[in-house]
Amino acid sequence: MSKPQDLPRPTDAELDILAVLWSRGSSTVREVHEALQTRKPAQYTTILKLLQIMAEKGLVRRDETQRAHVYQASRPREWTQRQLAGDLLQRAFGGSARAFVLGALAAKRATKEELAELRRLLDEYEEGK
Amino acid sequence: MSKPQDLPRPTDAELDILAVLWSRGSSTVREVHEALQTRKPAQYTTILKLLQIMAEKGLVRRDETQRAHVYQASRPREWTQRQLAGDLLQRAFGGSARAFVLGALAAKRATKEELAELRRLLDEYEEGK
DNA sequence: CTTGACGTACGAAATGCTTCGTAGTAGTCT
DNA sequence: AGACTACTACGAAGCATTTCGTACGTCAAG
Repeated sequence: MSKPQDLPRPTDAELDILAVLWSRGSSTVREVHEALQTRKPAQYTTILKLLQIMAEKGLVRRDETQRAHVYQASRPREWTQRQLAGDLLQRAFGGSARAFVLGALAAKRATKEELAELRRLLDEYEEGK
Repeated sequence: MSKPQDLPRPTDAELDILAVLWSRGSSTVREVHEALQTRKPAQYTTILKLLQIMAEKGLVRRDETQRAHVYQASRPREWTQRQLAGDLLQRAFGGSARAFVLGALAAKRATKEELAELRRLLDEYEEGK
């Protein structure tokens, strides 16, 4: 009985690719490769191989009906982000949401607008709960 | 010109060990090993090797004056937490503090008390800024 | 039909992480 | 001293990650 939610945590390189797929939507290897050239140059086949591995792991889905296969993230950005946040929250912060948010704020130096946004977020969250 | 702040991101196994050092303070290999037995059983020499590697990387400091060397985390818990939070914030959330906190809340299902605590946190943060 | 462009598949090297066994050293007890 | 025990050091295996080269297939010009 395996939950379909169970996906391996994406590695660093895989996360870079997911970021492209999230922002571009379904893409060919070439498109992903080009999108990454500025931030993280790599050979075309490197990206290809990574996408193949990610497809095996279930991190992306592949449409093979076209000659150039089309890849898309198998989970929406928010879902994966939640997994990663929850994972780090447990592993590094012992489950303390307080320390977690404090860490984020300290790392980010949030602006006044962002702080306001966060308050609104807390309100909404408390409502919906 | 290398900043002394530059430390590699601890791996999963290393983070487990750091957690022990943070909560126990300076410890021998044996103490770390025993503390981990419940959560993550491993041979004694596995922990020893990890601590040796972590010392090389600068993640821990080693006091060799005793026969049983004594290890301590080279950075306080909060410092490392901030690094990790900032790292994930950049890599997975594109720097958006909003998505980051939302991810944490969604992953955690924070209690009413925690939410109140977080509001207080935002207030304090805005003050001190 | 041959060539070139463009695509996938795959093997494999380099590196990093994790684990553990073995060897050797130093102190302790009888 | 000899046997035991508690350490550290180190090599190496097994696995994952990352990177890339090479082989091979397909399609469209020329």
